[in-house]
Amino acid sequence: MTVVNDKTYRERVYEIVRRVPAGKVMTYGQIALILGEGYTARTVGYCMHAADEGVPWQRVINSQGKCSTGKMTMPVNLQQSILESEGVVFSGSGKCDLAMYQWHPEGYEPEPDDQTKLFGTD
DNA sequence: AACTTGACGAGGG
DNA sequence: CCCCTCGCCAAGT
Repeated sequence: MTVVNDKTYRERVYEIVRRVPAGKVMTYGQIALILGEGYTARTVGYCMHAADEGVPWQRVINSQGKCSTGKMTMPVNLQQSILESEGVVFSGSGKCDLAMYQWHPEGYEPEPDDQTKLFGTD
């Protein structure tokens, strides 16, 4: 099964991230599972650090419900601040309740049999 | 072409 | 809760 990639590896990640509404978040691993094949949480994170404008990178956090941007290009507290301004509430240890804020995109399922069912034919 | 570097995640201590 | 180890895979050197 050969999947023809019009978009780059990274853009597939961005397509999903762009759909995350304000006040909601997704995790790196969640996105990796959705894309399946060749994608891991690690590579999703790698794609995010180079996200273009228009990609709400701040809405992607780790599976513990915390921001992981520290020491790279963006301070953790800044990412958290942005999310808080979007309505996400963090507890004292900088953690948010994923059960409450994690967004589950509709139409996307882990390892789909037929990729044409994802968004219909674009 | 080989080696290193991560915005990760699960598991164990 | 904090720390470490290992597996994962694209990108940059």
